[in-house]
Amino acid sequence: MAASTTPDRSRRSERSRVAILTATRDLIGEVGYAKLTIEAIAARAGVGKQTIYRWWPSKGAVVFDSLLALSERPDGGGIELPDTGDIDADLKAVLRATAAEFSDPGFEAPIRALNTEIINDPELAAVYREKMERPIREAKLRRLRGAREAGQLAADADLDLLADMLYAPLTQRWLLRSGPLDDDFADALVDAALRAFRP
Amino acid sequence: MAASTTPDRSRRSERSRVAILTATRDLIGEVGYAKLTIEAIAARAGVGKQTIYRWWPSKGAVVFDSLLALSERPDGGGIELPDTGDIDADLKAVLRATAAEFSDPGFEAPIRALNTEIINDPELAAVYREKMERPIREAKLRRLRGAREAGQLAADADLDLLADMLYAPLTQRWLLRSGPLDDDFADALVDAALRAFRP
Amino acid sequence: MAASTTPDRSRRSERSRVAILTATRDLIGEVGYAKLTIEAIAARAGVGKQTIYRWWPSKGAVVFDSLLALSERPDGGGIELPDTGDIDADLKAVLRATAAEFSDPGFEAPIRALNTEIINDPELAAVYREKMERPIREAKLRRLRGAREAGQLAADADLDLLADMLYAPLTQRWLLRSGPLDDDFADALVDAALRAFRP
Amino acid sequence: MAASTTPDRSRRSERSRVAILTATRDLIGEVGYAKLTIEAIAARAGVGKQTIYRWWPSKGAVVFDSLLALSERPDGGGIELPDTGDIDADLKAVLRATAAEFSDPGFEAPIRALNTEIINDPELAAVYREKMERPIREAKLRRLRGAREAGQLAADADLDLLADMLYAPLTQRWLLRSGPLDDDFADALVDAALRAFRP
DNA sequence: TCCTAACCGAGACGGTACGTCCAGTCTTCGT
DNA sequence: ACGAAGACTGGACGTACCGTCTCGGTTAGGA
Repeated sequence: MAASTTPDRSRRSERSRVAILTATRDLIGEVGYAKLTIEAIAARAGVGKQTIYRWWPSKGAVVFDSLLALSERPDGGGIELPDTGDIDADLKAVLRATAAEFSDPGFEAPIRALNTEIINDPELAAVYREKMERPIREAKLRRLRGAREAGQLAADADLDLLADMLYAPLTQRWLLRSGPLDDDFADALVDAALRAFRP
Repeated sequence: MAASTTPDRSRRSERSRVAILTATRDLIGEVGYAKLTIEAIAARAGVGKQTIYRWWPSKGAVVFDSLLALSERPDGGGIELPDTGDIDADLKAVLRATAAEFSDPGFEAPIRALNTEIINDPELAAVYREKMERPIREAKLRRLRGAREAGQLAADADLDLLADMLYAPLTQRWLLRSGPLDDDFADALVDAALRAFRP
Repeated sequence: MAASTTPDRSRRSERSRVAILTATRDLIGEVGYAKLTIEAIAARAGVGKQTIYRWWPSKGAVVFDSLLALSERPDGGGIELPDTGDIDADLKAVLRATAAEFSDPGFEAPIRALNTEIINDPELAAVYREKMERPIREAKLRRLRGAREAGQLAADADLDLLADMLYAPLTQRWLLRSGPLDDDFADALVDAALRAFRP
Repeated sequence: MAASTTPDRSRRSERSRVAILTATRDLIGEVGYAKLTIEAIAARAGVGKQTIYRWWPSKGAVVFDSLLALSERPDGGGIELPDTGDIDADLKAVLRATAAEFSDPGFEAPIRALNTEIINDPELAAVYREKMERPIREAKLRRLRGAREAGQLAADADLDLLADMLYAPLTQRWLLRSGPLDDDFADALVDAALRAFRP
């Protein structure tokens, strides 16, 4: 998985791997990321500590993998944003949904945990961008590119920048709890961002 | 200060308080936030551990106060953004400076440490917003209000939103290391944001 | 008192002295000697810690004084053993009473505490012998001398040794809990000891 | 050993056990029992504190085991008192030797430490009696029984009581430092005790 | 089919830091 | 000015985890 190095993967016990990842996710929800310990994960998973240290280089890597497993599409299909042809409505729907997800207590703890790891561990951050952020970002860019081609955005619009201006304020507000994540905020954000890049 | 609760402040030793804050700041720079320990702070400050536990509720609170002391203006004066009359040039200068500050290795470690704390501790986050973010944000809003009054921004521009769209992408990119923090990025950001709110 | 050195006794607060001694005795009974702390004594006595440190050199000295106060005769009179003329009966009565006192839970804890101090602190041991043991020992010797003069003991009987042989086995058995402290034991002890020193 | 409880002894490191016991004995000699700390023992033994807490319930238990190790006969043979056929001379020799041992500075500190523990900890006292005192006491009783069978003591002599009357005064005097432990005292003790139990 | 090497659960190990308690000293404040 | 109150430095406490290291037991492949 993701951040793990690989000493003869063939003998690895799938049973243990899954138990560890599940225990990790459960414990983050129960005691929070700050109080998560390798020892507790091992105990909960019914696994020796060494089995964790054998396959993951750090607590952060275990946490990361446990959340990665969550976000992976079992059907192998990619992520796709809705496309009704109306970029304004589509983006508002997506941002409202994202805001709602941030408020879901089942997601909040793990995602904060993940961010804590990523902020302080550049290596993990790279894996995160590659495995978790990129698929989502590419879906966003695909949708925006479609809008640009349909003439709803300026022909020379910097779509990367547009994506940043749409999502960063939302994420920031959630991370620092600096304001409410309601529909009005999502809508205003979309309106302003599209205004900046309209044809 | 700030995050400390207050059991009869009058008897408190100013000497110890300053030594603790200084030691904390030094140690974050030397060993990083993750390896910062209360014991090391106490030893470096020449202080009993109890003196730290007496006045701060958590390691995060100490770290916070130590950084707060850094950001406080000793002259009591407020923070002010440059105002040449040209909002576009002024904002580009400020965002370029902010980007440069993020890249300064002397600032990077402490600010990442601070963010780690804030993400996971709502109480600390509230104090942070009040003591550290608010003065800066108000300075930004003052400058933007000036521009709006000068007719450089739409009369109905939502300045709060504008501020978010200017700064959040910068902060986000730095926090997650998702791209370079160069002048081009700062300039593009200002251009796009102003485009969204021009008269 | 006793083990205390004497910095200008005249100014000393009798009120505090008594409160400290009382608190000490109470606490030994409540939490045991091992868990007795100066801080607890000061708090219970409503006294600053300094007031204790000013007048006593060690915790042992406070404990000692607190118990000394217990054993002192307020009327100033000396201790006297019963004298019915029958040395055998008198000694048996005294040893039975001593054994009973050792079994009294109200006495047991403090006396064990006292012994613990004395065993490890020669200075305290000297004060103990002088202030607490001597009066009792002299009473014993007086009674034995009477018996010797009455011809109930050998004329050349070593009364010090006799006293030791009477009391040491009792004390020892109590201290190490090596056997029951019943009347039979007391009686057998007296019988044997008197046998060794009869005329 | 002795005072230790037993969580799966099989995995226990003999190396650490011995190092801890040795360090304890050394430190009692160097800094005294009162200033003996678990932390110092661990450091001296090159051992984690947890390894001590894992196998011993209290500081007293460690001290106890460390002294028990001292007193154990590696050859597995029992202790035997000298038997020249002359009970008077034999006892005097043994009591003189005991007195000398009490005066040996190398023994004094540990044995006082041991007594301090035993006085205040009934559980430890029981183990002490079983493991350390009983073998010695039985050797004494064997020798006395021999003397009784040889007609040197009364046929109905209470040998337990005799043993107490021989040793308790000696131990008492040493513990409380209430008098010199010289040969004269030993001899007088034997003379008086035997007088009480002669045929 | 058996051998053997890697994996496994378990948990002891040497350590580091925790947060608490108390010792003994020093400082402040109210009476 | 004295003494209660209590903050101070210092250091040990007993606990929690770290990451490493055996220990037997199990399991999967190659001989």
